[in-house]
Amino acid sequence: MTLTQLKVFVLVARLGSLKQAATALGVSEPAVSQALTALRQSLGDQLLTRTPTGMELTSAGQRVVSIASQMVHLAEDAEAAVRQSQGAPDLLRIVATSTIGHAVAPALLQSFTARVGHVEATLGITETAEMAALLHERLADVALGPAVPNAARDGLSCEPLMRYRIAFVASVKHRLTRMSETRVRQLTDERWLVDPEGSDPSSPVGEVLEQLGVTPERITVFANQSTACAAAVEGTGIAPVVEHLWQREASSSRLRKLNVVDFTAERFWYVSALAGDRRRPLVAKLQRYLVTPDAMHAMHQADGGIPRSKFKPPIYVTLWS
Amino acid sequence: MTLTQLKVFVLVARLGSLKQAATALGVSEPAVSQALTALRQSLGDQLLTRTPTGMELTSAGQRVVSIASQMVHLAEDAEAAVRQSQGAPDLLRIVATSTIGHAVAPALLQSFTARVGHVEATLGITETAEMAALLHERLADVALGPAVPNAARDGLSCEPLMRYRIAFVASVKHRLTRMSETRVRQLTDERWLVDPEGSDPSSPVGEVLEQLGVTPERITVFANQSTACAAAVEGTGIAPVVEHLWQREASSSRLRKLNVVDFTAERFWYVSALAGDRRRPLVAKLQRYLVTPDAMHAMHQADGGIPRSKFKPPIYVTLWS
DNA sequence: TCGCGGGATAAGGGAAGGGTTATCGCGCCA
DNA sequence: TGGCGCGATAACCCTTCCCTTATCCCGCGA
Repeated sequence: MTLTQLKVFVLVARLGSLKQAATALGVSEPAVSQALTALRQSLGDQLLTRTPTGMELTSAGQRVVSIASQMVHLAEDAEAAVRQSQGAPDLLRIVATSTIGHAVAPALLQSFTARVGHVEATLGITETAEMAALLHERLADVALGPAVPNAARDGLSCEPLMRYRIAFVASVKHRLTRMSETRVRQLTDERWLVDPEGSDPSSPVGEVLEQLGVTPERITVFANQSTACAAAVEGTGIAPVVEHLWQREASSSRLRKLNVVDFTAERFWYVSALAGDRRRPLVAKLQRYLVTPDAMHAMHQADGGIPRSKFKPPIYVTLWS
Repeated sequence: MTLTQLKVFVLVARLGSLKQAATALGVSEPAVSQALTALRQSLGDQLLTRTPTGMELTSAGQRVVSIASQMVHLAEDAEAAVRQSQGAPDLLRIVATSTIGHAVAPALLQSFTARVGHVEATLGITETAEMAALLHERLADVALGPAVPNAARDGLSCEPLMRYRIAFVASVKHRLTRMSETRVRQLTDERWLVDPEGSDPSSPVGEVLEQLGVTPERITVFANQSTACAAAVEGTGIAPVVEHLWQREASSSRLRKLNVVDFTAERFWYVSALAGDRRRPLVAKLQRYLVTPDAMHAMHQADGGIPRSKFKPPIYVTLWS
C-alpha cells in the first residue's frame, strides 16, 4: 500500500473510469491499472469491479475509499502544516471526556490561550480508556477527565484538578422525585438518559451504572447533558449530571435532584500529562494556569459559548476505530 | 513522504529516541536515521531536534506527528476494513449540518437501518460548503442540509426533504420579547447565540446573520441549540432555532419567540446525492425512505436519544483542515 | 463477425525506498 | 582529555515503485 496507489484508487473511484483517471493524472492508462492491481494485491480485495456503466466499488472498496481519501488529504495537510509552521504558534492538543469537552473546556482553553498568547489550542473528545495511549503516542499533550489508572507507573502525571458532585435528576413528575430519600439499588430498573461520557464504561457515571447492574438497553445516549436533561423533563428517566453545571441549566426548574442517601457523590476531574522532563514547557504552563482563580471560575460555569471568530468544533479522537 | 517513513517518525517521536525506535522496529539505527532524513527533506523541516534529554518535536513536528499518526492508523484501518468486509453490510455514509446531525439524524438513521437491515450507517457533521465536494469525492453518499448550489449542473440531485421554520427566541426578561412585534433590522445590534451551523456562513441562519450585517464579535457559538437556548434564558441574547425542535425543548417555557413581522421564516432541509446512474442502490433506498411517515415523524422530533448499544459519536468531517 | 472501447497483462528501465556495515561529529562526563 | 553514547553520513546493494510501449482480453453494437 502506497500513498500514490491510494491516490490513484481514490481518483478512479471518483471518476468511475480508469482511463479518465489516467488522463487526469497525465500518465498512461496502464500506469493507473498497475497501481490499482498493486493495491488490490496488497489489500486482498478487488476494490473496484468493471460494470457496463463504469467502475463500481465493492463492499470493501466503499470502506477503503473513505479511508484512502482521508489519507491522501492528510498527506497534503502535513505539507501544508509544515509550510504554515514557520514561526507558527506552539500547538497545545487537549483531549477531554465528552462532558468536560462540551461544557467546560472550550471556555477554559480560550481563556488560557488569550492569557499566554501565541498558542494554538485544539480540543478533542475521547474515551477515558484511550487517554493514556493518546498521551504516550504524543497525539495529545494534556488529558482532562477521570484519573488515568497506573499513571505514575506509566510515566504520566495525574493531578486532581477540581472536585465536583454527581447528581441524579428526574422530572418533577417522576415518582422517585416525590420520595424524600432514595437508595441506590432502587435506581437499577430505571431508564437512564446519559451523555456520551455516560456510555463510556470507565467514566465515573459509567462505573456507577455498571455497579448498579444497569443493563445497556435501559441506557439512552444523548449528544450532551443538556439534551439528556431536556429529555428527562418528559419524565422518561433519570439523568446523571454534574451538579454545579446542571444548576445553571435552563431546564433545572422542571427537574429535581434525587436524594440518594447511600451514594457518595464526590468525584474529581483530573489533569493528566507526560511526567517530568518529558513534559513540554507549554504543558507546564497550562498546569499552572489550571489552578488559578480564573481557571476555577471557568470550570464552575456551564458552557458560556465562545466568540464566533474563535470557534472550532471539537474533534472526536479515537486510536482504534 | 512514505507510509513507512511516517511510521518511523511517529515511533521516534513517541519514544523520544532514535535508537529505541530502531530496536523496537528490529532494524539497524541508521535505517531509522535515514528514513527520518528522507522525511525531513520531503517536508522541508527538521521535525525532531536533538536535545540532551532526547529528541524533541519542532513546532511543525508537533503538527505533523498528529497527522502522521492518523495516517498510520488509517493504513491499518484500511486493512482491517477489507478483512471485515467479506459479506459485510453495505456502508451508508451520511453527512449533515450540525443542527440536523445533532437533533434529527441519529434517530433517523437508526430507524432506517433497523428497517432495511444489513446496512451500516455512519454520520458526519460538516459545513454546507463542503457537501458537494464530499459527495463528488465519494466520501459521503448522502448529504442532509441546505440546498447545494448548482446541484444539477454538477451531476447532483438535490430534493427538498422537509419544511421548517426559523424562529428567534429570547428570554422572557429580554426587552424585545415584551414588544408585540419586531422588525428585522432591530435585531442587528443584539447578541446572537448560535449552534455551529449558525457559524457556517452558507447555512440559512448564517445567511440571515450576514444579511443583517451582524458583526462576528456579536455572535457566540455553542455546542448545540440546546445549550444556546439555555444561555438565552439568562437574557444575554437571541437564539435562532428550528421552531418545531425548540418547542419540545425544556427551556422553552422561559423563552419567548419574537414576532418578527418582516422575516420569512420558511426554510427547507434538502437531501443531496449523486444523480441518476452514479447513485448507489442503497442511496435510492434511503431517499425513498425519507419521504415515508416514519421518517417524517423522526424529523419532527427533537433528539430522542439512541440506545447505548447503537451509539456512535458523530465525526466532524472536513476536506481541508 | 468485425471493429472498438476500455481494462488487464507483459516486458523493460530509471528512480526511489529501505536495508546493511563502517565511519564521522558532537556533547557530556569521569 | 579520552572515552562514551547517540545521532548523522557514506558507500553499497537489493527490492519495489512507477512509468513507458506493445499486446491481449472481453463485452457490445453496427
